[in-house]
Amino acid sequence: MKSKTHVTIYDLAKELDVSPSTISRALRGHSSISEDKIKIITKLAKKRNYIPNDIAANLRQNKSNNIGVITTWINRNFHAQIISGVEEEASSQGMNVIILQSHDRYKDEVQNAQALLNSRVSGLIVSLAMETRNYDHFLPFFKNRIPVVFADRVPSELNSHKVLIDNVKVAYVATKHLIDQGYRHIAHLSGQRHRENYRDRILGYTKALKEHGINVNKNFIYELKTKSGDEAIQAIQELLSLPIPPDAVFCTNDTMAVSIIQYCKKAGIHVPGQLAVMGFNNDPITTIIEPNLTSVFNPGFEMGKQAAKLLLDHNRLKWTDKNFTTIKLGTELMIRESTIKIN
Amino acid sequence: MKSKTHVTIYDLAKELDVSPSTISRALRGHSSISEDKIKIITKLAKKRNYIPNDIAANLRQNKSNNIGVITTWINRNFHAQIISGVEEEASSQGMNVIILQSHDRYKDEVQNAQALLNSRVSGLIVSLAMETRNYDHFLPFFKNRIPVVFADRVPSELNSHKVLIDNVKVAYVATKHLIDQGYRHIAHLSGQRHRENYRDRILGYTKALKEHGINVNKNFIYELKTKSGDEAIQAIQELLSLPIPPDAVFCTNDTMAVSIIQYCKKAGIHVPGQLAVMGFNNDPITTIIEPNLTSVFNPGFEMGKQAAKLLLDHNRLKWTDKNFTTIKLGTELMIRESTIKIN
DNA sequence: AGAATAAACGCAATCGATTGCGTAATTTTT
DNA sequence: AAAAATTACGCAATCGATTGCGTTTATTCT
Repeated sequence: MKSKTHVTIYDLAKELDVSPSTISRALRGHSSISEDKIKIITKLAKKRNYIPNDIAANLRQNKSNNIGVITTWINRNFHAQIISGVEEEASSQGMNVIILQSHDRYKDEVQNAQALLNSRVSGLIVSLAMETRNYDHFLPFFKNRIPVVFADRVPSELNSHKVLIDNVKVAYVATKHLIDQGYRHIAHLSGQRHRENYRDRILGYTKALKEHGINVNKNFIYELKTKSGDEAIQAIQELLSLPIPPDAVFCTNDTMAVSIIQYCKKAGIHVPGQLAVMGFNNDPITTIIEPNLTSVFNPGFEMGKQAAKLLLDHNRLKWTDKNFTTIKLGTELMIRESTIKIN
Repeated sequence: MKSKTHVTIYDLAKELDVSPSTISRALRGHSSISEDKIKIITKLAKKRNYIPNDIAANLRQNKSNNIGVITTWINRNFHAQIISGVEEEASSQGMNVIILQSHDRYKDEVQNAQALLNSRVSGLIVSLAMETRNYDHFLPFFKNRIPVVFADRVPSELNSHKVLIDNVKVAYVATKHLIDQGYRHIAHLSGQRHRENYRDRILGYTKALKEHGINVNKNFIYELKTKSGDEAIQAIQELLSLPIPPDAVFCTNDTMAVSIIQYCKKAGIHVPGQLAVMGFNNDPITTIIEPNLTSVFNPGFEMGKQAAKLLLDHNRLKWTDKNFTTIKLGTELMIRESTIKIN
């Protein structure tokens, strides 16, 4: 017995003595095939365990039913939320999601883009790596009319679809909250300034300070590479040993904020008594740490969903290349104990 | 100007007046092509922005360079760890990862399997949905010699590759720890028993009790559907209102354990004084909640990595269908404050 | 009834790369 | 120098589904 390969439409065609075209059309419910034949054909297809070969169909149609996602780290809560949203929207529209991680490295991001290009994804969703400063690896997508949607980590230098939050505004609101609580020496642990997100947050932060007559102390702004807890602890130690230490710190993610609170506990520094701590993203840990962490709700899941929707719309409606959309999603300041001034 | 489609090997062949075969071979560094031509061809390919079409290559070779992953929820830490591991190993071997979520629903899992079958993934990694009791949707993979590796949530009823932990043993160790600390009324919040993981953990739990002369109280075992924090709080409330309430609870994930601790704090129940709480997975939240949560380190990342490795090995080495491997990964009991008996 | 229209398919090219087999040119062997 | 062995390619089929166009048969119209 020869080990047979997969059953194809040709096999079905031969068995029913019709043409492969008819099989193909019948299985897709084409109107030019009689109800009668459709029933017979679908029945046989089931009986023979026919599995449609998407690869062949995709080749013929010059497209694929996968969309690519390049994220930084799948296992970080905020990014997992984005991916989850993308997957949900995509699969509801019959699309599969291919996920690659850049680990915040430029080199990996370029390589990922290459791989997704070769696999002919019908669209790309990207959250930029921290390192990335050059965007040429996305150009082939534009040239080949493959829509690219940037989510959260977007490039200000590139004209494309984008889904993000108003980082300037929300950083302003967050900082203002600290000021309103009476804090005057507010530090900011940010990401590297070339990444728009962090530049904007720094902007919002400085804007709030200036508006309230607080002069901006450059030594109070840290541009961190990994934004890890360890990096944050290192930073806060330096800050607290300054002649005039901060009485509040605005962290650009919750991991850093939580690490700082934990450090403070060990060091006997009272939060928020001696140091108010504000996070970002509103990870689940914000309501677990004590004191509960004030943070900014960052709608990752919705962001992923919207990005996927934008992508799929782009393809369905065959938008022109110049018709780029930017979606700004709402955020919310989640005020909790870690920033409430105690009298 | 006609809008051109992608550049193909035929275009390159025409321009250099050689055959497409030569282009194909040259670009893959085939030994039968002269160094000279290889250089010329790769140079032109770069110049013309040639993008290899993986779809065409895959069709010809009857395979794809993606592996499929069916997980329950991407945005749950443990599962995100698995996926992250899969992605890292896969992409290091030039493979892409297609991810679909079942949301713990049988129906979605079947649908996902179908989609991945059609897209001709070269392998499948699955973490079973809680609901799943029937495994026929995986049969087509076996029939078509597509390797399936189950990770963490494995089916005892099916013979296949598996990567998991020793749930019986680790549940035994965890329960024994509680007993050793002096707790005698130990409840267990588990998942549904038909899922092997949870059945095994219940087994380990009861084994430890019996071995120490503690009789097993069926009312102390909850088989929860979603294993959410809310479900856990509901359960602990019932348990604590029993005539003889538990003095310890072993939760099958950390989310439940943390919710219970938070509930206890509000209700004025001292942990571990009045109720010891043990979690599972060793999520980051274990070291954030106070008291810190005793838990079981569950090597998700490594699990994903091993699963991917197994899959790729299977394909590379062309194993027979009967040559199934089961990998059991080590775990570790992470003892923290939430279970330390106070005298 | 003859013509026009619609319904229900079949033919064959096509998508882009891969590959077994064949061949001409060049080099090595005896 | 003739034979054998390499080297360096080309030819054409192939993977499996899709689709524009053409054809046959059945139905409707006048």
